[in-house]
Amino acid sequence: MITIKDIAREAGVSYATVSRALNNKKDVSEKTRIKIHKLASEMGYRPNVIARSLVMKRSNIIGLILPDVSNPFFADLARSVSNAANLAGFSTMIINSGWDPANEQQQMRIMLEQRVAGIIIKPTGYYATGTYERMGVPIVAFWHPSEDKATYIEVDHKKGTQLAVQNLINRGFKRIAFIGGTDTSPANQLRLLSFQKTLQTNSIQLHHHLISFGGFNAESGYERIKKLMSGPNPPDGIFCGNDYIALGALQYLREKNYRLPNEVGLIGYDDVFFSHLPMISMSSVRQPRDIMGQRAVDAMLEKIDDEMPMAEAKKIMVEPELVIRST
Amino acid sequence: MITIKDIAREAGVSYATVSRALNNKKDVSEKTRIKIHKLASEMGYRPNVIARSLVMKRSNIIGLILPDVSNPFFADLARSVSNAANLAGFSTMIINSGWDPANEQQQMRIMLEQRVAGIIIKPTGYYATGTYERMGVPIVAFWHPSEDKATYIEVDHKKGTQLAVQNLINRGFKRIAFIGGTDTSPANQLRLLSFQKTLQTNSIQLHHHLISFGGFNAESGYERIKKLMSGPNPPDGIFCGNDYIALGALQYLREKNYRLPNEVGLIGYDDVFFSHLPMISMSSVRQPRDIMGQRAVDAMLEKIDDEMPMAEAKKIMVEPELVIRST
DNA sequence: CTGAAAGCGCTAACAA
DNA sequence: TTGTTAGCGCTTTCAG
Repeated sequence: MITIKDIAREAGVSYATVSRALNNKKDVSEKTRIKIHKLASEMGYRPNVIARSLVMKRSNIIGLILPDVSNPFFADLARSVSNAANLAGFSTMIINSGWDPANEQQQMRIMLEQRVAGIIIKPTGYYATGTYERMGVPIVAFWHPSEDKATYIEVDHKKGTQLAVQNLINRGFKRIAFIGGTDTSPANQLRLLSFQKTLQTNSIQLHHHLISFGGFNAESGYERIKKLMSGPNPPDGIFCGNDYIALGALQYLREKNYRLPNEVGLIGYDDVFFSHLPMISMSSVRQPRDIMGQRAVDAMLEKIDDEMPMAEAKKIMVEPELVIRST
Repeated sequence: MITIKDIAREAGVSYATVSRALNNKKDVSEKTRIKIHKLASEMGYRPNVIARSLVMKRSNIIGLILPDVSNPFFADLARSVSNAANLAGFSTMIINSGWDPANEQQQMRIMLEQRVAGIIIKPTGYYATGTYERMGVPIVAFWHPSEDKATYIEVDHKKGTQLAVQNLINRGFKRIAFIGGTDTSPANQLRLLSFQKTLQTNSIQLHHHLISFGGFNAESGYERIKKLMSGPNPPDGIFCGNDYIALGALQYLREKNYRLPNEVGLIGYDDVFFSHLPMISMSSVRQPRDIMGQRAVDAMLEKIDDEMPMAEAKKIMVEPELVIRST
């Protein structure tokens, strides 16, 4: 591997000059700058970013911690963060927490050892106030897990829910169900609130038996919709906590030959990959992963350049979008 | 940030001793070893892997270059590689090439600058012989793009195709179609060969009009199956180049109310995420991403430990598996 | 078993 | 504008 010293020797200058020339500092003559650059590329020089990082006390790697990159939602997020970071001259180190808070902490420690420039994280658990600050690196998180000082990227779930429920109401549905996710999920609670409010605003009666919580998966959606549809006073409009739940519901409705989207209205949440497959073609509230990733990187870059990156906690709101498809 | 020098001062030993103790070298007394470890954790010491990497002339990061991590197939691969690497004490740097060979080269250069311990790559283009060797780091690739000296993880597509086609034959189908992917894809060519051979072995007639190439996507599958089914002498068994093609075919067959799996037999390839969704439930030849990722990391670790990592090119064969589902 | 010291490749004062 | 020099935090000879 060839180093700046090799170039210096070849060019007959000191290696500090080479460093300056290569980094396009102002205090080098245009002549030597050109010469060094030419020489460097001729000799096939590749800077050693490790050495640079050691001096700078920071690498140009942004750490990204996600519960599971193979999950379609996070896969999209990973791509978007990774591409945005690359564009800004940063690399990304992606680690799966496996939905395990303990493992997540461990992974953060590993990233700290790598002296990452910052950490972008989708937290799996709640953190005690001050956890992020103690890390000593800029942190940007998706969703709001605590009162801790960090910058958060949030999706306006109130708005998203309102869009979906209003759409169901506009289409003429009267008995609208809320097939939610886990009851401990803050996002889920937010959506329920907005659900209730939207019904109220439209003077639509709220039926308590049509509200349920459960797993964020297809099986749970299937079972819950089955129970509702075969019970008394079944719903005609259905709002689900995510697309997996909606998928399970859709499966049941198709098995029983309900006619969608007219007889029954169904809307999922997230708009993940499979929702727009031709065979599924499901309406959903889209969480725009591309924008979320971009915003997270932007916020991170700002913090990195900042003198006091830990000082301020910002909340960045991203707007969801209702996507109506044939089902 | 606290360093080994801080610990050394606190412990009243030289910092070389601290380094030895922390790395559990044999030439430290058990007593000081314990003491240093205790002190280190008390003081909240986190090693600076950058400094270590600079001395070692290599980081503990394994680079992973994939066309697109948001593609379900590669998302699975990314997770499996990343987890396997973590278990071995390595971190992963994942970069998308975006299916662009030029960008891919650029990304490799960036990884070289990071002095990654090795690069695991799904190549997008063909490389001139020697490209990999010239990189100067261990390389493990998925699929075989050239005659270059590198270790390759390959899936036995001959076997996979044979499993699928034999299954269609055993189920009694006689006019079997090959709805392949791009005709330039080596894997696709391999599958066609095996397709022909399996028919021959079973004395099943090969119909040339039932063989086609095209895009690896649902639209292409839909169009091609439509043409075949509405033309003369339509197929009854269908083998597709990947699951997207099969999904398009499935959509057409369902629209036209063909009864699967008895009237028409359909088998896809890859067994990606959506194939086992309840609403799709499609048979497919599974490329085991978990095993592939694990094998890639194993091979990489072996090379990293090796003295002459570039010396030998190994081919590691992974067995695909036929997964039969309700469609 | 431990300490002293060199050096990994680079950046950034400080001098010249 | 350029050269000299001091580190960044760590591993690893080489002495002791």
